[in-house]
Amino acid sequence: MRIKRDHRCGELNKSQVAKEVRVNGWVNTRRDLGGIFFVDLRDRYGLVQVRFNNDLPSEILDVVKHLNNEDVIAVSGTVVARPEDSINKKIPSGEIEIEAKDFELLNKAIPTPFEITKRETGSEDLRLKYRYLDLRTEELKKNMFMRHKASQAVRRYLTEHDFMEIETPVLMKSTPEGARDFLVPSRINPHKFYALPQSPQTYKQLLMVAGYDRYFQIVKCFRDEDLRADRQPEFTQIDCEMSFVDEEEIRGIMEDMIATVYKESIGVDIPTPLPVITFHDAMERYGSDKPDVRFDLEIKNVEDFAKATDFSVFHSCMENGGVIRALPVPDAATFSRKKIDELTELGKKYGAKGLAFVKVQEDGLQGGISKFINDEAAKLLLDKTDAKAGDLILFVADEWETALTVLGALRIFLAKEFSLINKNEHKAIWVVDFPLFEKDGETGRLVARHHPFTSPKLEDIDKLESDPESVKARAYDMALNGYEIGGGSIRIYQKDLQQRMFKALGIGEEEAQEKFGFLLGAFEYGAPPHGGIAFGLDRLIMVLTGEDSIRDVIAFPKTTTAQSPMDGAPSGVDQKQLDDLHIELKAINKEKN
RNA sequence: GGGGUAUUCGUUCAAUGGUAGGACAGUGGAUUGUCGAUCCAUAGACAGGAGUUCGAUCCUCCUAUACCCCGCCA
Repeated sequence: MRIKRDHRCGELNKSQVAKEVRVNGWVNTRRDLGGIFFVDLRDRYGLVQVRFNNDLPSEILDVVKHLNNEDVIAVSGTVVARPEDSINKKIPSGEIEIEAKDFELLNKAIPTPFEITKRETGSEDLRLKYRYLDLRTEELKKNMFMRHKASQAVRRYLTEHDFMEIETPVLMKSTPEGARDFLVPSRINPHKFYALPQSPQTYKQLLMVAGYDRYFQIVKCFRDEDLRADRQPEFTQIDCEMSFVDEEEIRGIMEDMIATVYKESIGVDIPTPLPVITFHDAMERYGSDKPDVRFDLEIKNVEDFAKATDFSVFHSCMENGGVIRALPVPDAATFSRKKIDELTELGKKYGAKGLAFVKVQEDGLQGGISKFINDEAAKLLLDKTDAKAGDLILFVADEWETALTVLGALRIFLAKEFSLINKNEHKAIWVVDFPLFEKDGETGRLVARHHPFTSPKLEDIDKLESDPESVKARAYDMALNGYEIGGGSIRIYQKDLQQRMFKALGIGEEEAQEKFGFLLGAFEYGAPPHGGIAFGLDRLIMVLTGEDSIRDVIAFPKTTTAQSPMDGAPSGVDQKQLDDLHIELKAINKEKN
């Protein structure tokens, strides 16, 4: 290239008027007025208008006249102030333009499959196939830059607080607890596999044993599970671990880190300390273990009312150990039957058997289950829910977690429906006192709600064998705008307690030794009390930038079918590669019906 | 594993049981202050398969792909 840039397009302004500059970039748009030709030239830093006059040599004009969007060009010329009435206030360089003196076409571009300058064109599928073009857009450039700034803020904050960044292996031992592992066959060790880490959990604990008392890593993790708008098979965590700490200290440091990230990337203040809510209260009030606390719309316990009604569904539910909860919805008594059916359908997706409702009118309760409600019950209901005329009250009768989850989902849905969420508001909250265990839906076995290294609350340790389901964990999650963006715990650091934990999970001594012997062994050599946390960086950036999809903050994401339309991953491999790995492929059993 | 939605020029949106239309992008031309320039001209599409029908882009079924959700995500 003959004309090498000495300035960046987006950084030119009035102070450079009369200066000779050379710029390189992409043709964003062009406007041919016959005797005068404009190009909006784009680079990473922004746009600048270049003016080509028709007194330029014809060999230059001939090429300029046929420029296309996304051609890569080099221009040398003079920065000139624009005429007063031609100032473009939409771009930072709008007060000036470059009067071209010399020009070089660096590379032609064929017509793009969608228009870079128009976000509304092109399906996401298509944009993913041409991700390198999508990344040229203002929106993705902004997101990538936010991500960079947030990562830098994290590194700087943690470094200032004496955390050491240490890399842990990506090829590790498979320990199939919870999420499915991605497996990597070993060529040198036939029939053996590595797993990609779901998290560097065991390594960071071993680093604590090694005495590196404050560790962090911004690290890729992998989980072979189904995808979602906020879930990718490979994702980045801000992984931290500390020794000689308790929950309060970890939460204090980490909430300040998140506040710092917010301040440095989008300039928003997150007041700390963050509110803390127990898992039980979060469920009871918001129907979620990651509550969005930017709006009220709280769930109420209405069992006294339910007992006073003649509604048999309520009575039989409670007799079978179920609960009755209500969600009063202000000003929703005007909802049509169709609308309420829609809410019922939503509830059913979350496991509700049905959705009961009443409408509060000036002259009493109407519609839905109102005919089962006597005056006494009605009073109990209105007292409990603070409902007033014009409100709608929704009821779910079910098992505790189901009833609340359903109402929590309805709460979110209705908040969006009534535009109760201010997109510019950001609210974070700690959720604590999680149960240590939960029942696996399929097998009925106890599994760790967080992970098997989480310490039980000290006062609950005695119940580990006798009443495990009542044991609470020394765990904490951070919820931000209704997303779980981080979670951690104080870990078990004593061998015997860890062994009791494995036993409670139904992991036999031999199996525990085989899978986690290295960790148990390490605990015998002076393991300090320790705990930590991991934040989902992608999700954090998604919430920070206000995007609805995690794909919009990842440079090269996968589709929900875990594929990359751009490079075609995953793909088949040569027989030779399989032979090296001692792998034989089984036929795919495509069952029908 | 299950449910939902979608699939029409390169892109985006429309219409239609009988000849598929506009906008942007493309191509050619006009145009000296535009800035998502404008004007004129031009080329360009019914995801695949089966069925119903005299005739299907439209109706039915299947397949594929994408997205959203449930399950799953220690």
